[in-house]
Amino acid sequence: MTQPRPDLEPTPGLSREEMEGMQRDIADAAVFEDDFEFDPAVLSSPLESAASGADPPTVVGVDQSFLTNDAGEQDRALSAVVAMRGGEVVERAHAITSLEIPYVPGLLAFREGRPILAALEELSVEPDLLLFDGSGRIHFREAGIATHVGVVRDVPSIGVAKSLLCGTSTEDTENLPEGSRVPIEADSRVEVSDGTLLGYAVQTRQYDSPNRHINPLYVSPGHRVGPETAADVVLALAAGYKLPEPVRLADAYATEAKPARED
DNA sequence: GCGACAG
DNA sequence: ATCTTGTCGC
Repeated sequence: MTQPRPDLEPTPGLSREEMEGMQRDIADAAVFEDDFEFDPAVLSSPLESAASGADPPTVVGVDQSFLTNDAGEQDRALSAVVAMRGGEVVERAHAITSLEIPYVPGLLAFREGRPILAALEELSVEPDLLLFDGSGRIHFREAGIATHVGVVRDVPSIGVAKSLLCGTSTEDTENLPEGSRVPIEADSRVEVSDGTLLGYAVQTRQYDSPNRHINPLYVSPGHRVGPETAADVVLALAAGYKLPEPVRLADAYATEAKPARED
């Protein structure tokens, strides 16, 4: 049985070696297969579930925006979380923390993890599933931000990235039909056997036109969710837009919650 | 040395 | 991520 790992919280002030070492511990503690109570099928048809009596899970979308100081430099991160149940927003919260390190591919959790954990603390509802804007297992050390936060809080989580950090797709992902998925496997850049299934390129939306197309999302397990279920959930939560609804709304709230500038 | 690199 | 005009297509 897994449990929260506050000892693995992304702490500021660590050396690169220490951060990478902590990520290997995160990967060891992570569960890349289904391990949750709720019924994922309920996500696609909230109305039917209400009729059948099954209570829909609380899914929380997480996204960040950044604030600049008077000198015009990014000095704070704002994390916004939007909780949904049965297709409805039930609560929103946000938190702002200072930025300690610059953006470095592979170390995103150490830059944005603190405001995310703080925003989740502000939430009064208990999340059954967390959806992040970034990778989960699709990461050099299999410890993307979705995996990191999921393990620290021991909450099932999924990573939803708009571009691929590492790994290779099994086949071409250009102009995939809506609703389809293509496996993303580990390559030499990932610290795991080549060919390991890390996640899926998922096409939540696509144009009909022959001369224009939409790129897929790169979905991977964060914690306690397998790759197939992760893709199923993202497709079920996409409501006419590329991003699954909880993340799309968190994205909008991250901008909306920015304090007005003082002039 | 060169290339690759979530947000 | 963020800064930003126009432009293509439904």
